[in-house]
Amino acid sequence: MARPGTSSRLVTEGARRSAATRQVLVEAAIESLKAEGFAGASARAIAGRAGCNQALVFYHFGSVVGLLLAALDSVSATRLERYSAAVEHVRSPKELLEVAAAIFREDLDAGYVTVLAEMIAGASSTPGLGAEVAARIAPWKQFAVQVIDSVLGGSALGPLIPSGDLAHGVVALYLGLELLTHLDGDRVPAVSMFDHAKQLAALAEALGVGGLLGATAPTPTEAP
Amino acid sequence: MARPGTSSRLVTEGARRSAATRQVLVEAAIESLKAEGFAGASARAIAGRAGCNQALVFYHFGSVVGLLLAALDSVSATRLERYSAAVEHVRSPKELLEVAAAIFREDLDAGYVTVLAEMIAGASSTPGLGAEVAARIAPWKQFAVQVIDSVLGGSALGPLIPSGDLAHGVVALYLGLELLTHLDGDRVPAVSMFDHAKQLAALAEALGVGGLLGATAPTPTEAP
DNA sequence: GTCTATACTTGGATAGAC
DNA sequence: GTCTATCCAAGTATAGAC
Repeated sequence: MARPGTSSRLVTEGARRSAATRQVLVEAAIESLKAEGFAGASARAIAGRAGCNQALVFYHFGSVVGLLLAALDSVSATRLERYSAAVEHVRSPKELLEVAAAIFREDLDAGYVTVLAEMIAGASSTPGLGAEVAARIAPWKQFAVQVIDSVLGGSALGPLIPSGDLAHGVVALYLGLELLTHLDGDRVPAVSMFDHAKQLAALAEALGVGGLLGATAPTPTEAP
Repeated sequence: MARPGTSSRLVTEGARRSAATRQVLVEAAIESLKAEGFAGASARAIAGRAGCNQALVFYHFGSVVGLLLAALDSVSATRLERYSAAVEHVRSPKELLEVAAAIFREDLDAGYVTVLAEMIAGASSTPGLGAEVAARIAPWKQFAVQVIDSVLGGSALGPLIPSGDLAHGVVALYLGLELLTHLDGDRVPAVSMFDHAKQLAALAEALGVGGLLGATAPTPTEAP
C-alpha cells in the first residue's frame, strides 16, 4: 500500500503537472487547427501557443499527429456531450431544427467543427491518419442516427427516410457549412439557411404534413 | 509586324512548349491535391508527378500556391462547363435531382471536388489565400442559384425558399460529402443518399405536392 | 525554357543537461 | 517533467549553366 508520505506526494505532484501540460498542449493544438489549419499546425506553432517547449509535444504525444488526434478526441467528447444534453427534451422535427440552429451557431462561433474539417482534409497527407480520423467521426454520425430515429422513428415518414443516409448528409452539411463560413468569415448565409429551414418546418407542421411527421410519437412497440 | 519567318516560328515553338509544361504541371497539381491533400502538395511532389523539374513550378507560377490556384481554376472551369451542359434541359426538381446524382457520381469518382475542399481547408494556413479561394468558389454558388431559380422560380415554392441560402447549403453539402467519401473511400453512403432523395422527389411529385413544385413552369412575365 | 546546384528556412524528432 | 541544443529531412526559392 502507498503511504501518504513524501514519495506518494511527489508522484502525485508529477502526475498533476504532466496532466496540466497535456491539457494546455491539447488546447493549443485546437487553437492552432482553428487558426492555421492542419498544414500550419506544427509542433513549434502549437508549443508557442501553449507557452511551453516544442519537445514536450513528442514527450507526451509521441508525434505531432498524435497530439492532433488527442485534440480531435477532446473536441469530439466535449461537443457530443453538449449535443446530447441539448436534444434531450426534443420531440418534434421543428424543435430539433431549433435546437440544431442554436447549437450550430455555437459551433460556428467557437470553431469546433473546423478542427474536424481540418483533420479530415489533412488526413490525405499522412498515411494511416484517414482511418484514425474516420474512427473518431463515427460517433458523430451514430449520434445523428440516434436523434433522427427518435424524432422521426414513430412517424409515417420514418420508413421513407433511412436515418443512416440522412445522418450522413447532416454531418456532411455541417462540415461543409463550417468550411465555407471559415473561409470568408461570413456566417450570415449559414445562419440564414438555418432560419429558413426552421420556418419551413414550422410551415409544414402547420399544414397537413403535421400528421405525416407525427409531432408526438410514443414508443410504437409499447401498445400490444 | 512579325514576319512569318524563323524568329516567329521559334517564338511560337517556345510558347507551345511553355503552354504544354504549364498544362502538365496543372494536371499534376490536381492529382497531388487529390492524393496527398493541400499539406502534401509540395513543389517537389507535384513536379515529380509531372515528370519535370521542381524549379519550373516557380518559373511558370511564381509559387506553389500560385500553381495550386491555377489548378483550382482549371477544375472549376471544367466542371462548371460540364454542369451547365448537364442541366440545360432540366425542367422539374425531380429531373434536377437525377442529373445532380449522376454528376455527383462523376465528381466523386474523378475527385474533382476534393481539389476544392483541400484548397478551402488549406487556405487557413496561408495568409491571403482565403480570399483567392473564396473568389473562385463564388461561380459555383452563382451557378447553383441560377439553376435553383430556373427550376423553382415559377413555382409556388419559389418565394418560400430563398435560392441564395439553398445554393449555399447545396455547395456546402457537396463539399462535405466529398470530404467524408474521400476519408474512408466508401462512396456508398453518399450515393445511397442521392438515390433516396430522388425517390422522395418522385413521391412528392406523384402526390399533390406536384402542383406546388410546378413541374412545367413557363416564364410568368410573358403573359400580359 | 529547362535543368543542376545551392542557399535558406522550417519542421520533425532525439539526446542530454537540469 | 521540462528545457536547451542539435541533427536531419523536406520544402521554398533563386542563380546560373545549357
